Amino acid sequence: MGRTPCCSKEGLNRGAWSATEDKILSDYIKLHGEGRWRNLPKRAGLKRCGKSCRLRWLNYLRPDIKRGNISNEEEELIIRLHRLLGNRWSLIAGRLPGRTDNEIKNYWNTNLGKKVKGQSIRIAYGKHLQKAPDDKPSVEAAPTKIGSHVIRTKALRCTKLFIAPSPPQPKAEISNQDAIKETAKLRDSSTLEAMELESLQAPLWTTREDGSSNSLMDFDVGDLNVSDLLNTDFLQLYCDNPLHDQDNATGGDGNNDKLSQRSNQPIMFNEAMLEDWMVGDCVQPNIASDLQSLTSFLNSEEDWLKQ
DNA sequence: AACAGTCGCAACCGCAACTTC
DNA sequence: AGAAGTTGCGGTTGCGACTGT
Repeated sequence: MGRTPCCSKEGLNRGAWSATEDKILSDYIKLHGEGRWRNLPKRAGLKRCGKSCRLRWLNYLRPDIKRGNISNEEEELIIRLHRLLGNRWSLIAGRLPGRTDNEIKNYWNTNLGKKVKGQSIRIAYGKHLQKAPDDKPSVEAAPTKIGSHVIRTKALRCTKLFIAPSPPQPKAEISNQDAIKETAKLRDSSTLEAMELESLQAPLWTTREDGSSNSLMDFDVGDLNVSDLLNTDFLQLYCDNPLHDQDNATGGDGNNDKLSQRSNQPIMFNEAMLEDWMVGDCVQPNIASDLQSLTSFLNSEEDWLKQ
């Protein structure tokens, strides 16, 4: 027995939404809140599929949607996020307050895609060419991949975080207490209060007798308020970073499968990444709504990737 | 003015992840 | 554990607006 479709298509409206339908939908959601999309149309008295209602609300009716043209700053951010994340529009949109994934996707497909593609070709062909070759499919295959660090992942839930397999450098060494304080900054205050402090008393760095380092800290991050800093997708980003996973260095698709297979695997950070996040300016509350912070964060990430 | 081609955006579709039972 | 139901995502399509001839 297959699953039932999300809605019966018989007798339902399709296509553009009328002002009346918009009003009914937003009134209903204001009253009852989002969610339960499947039953929403019936309850609200709309002849629409639940999916269609959800889409209309998320992409158009939500009160926090930002209208108007995409600014240069936003555009630059989209390009850089796309370089890091690929076509993960919802994640990219998550860093651009008020913008929807659909809007960014459309904007990319109609504007930025061509622009970035053109730039990539010029870079790939270097100074020897006075102009980029015609924009033909045969051209785009290999050259446009040069310099790309796109990590293809699926959003997964992050439940464990392991920090740093590499030994601490004397210069960069952080005391346990400092590390604890810094780690605490990664959590919002409310979560911090609820945190079991004992778990933070454990040594941050553990060193074997032969001098090699062991995993340093293993704590549940289920309650980590990642949206205030970096969300788990960024953790996954590193999890799938080609520099840390030679499998991925060969490129190509199939990373989704790999990620699925290791969805319960701990995510490995190295010291530099942790330090960047701890010490850098990017570690501050509400980063998601602060384009400048995000830009500076991306700068540091790109530098790190180039190393 | 009429037509064809192009562009941009909203909406749809299929799939997979996630949740519930 | 697994089937059924729900939600969210990304690719694609349809259509109106715009532009050039």
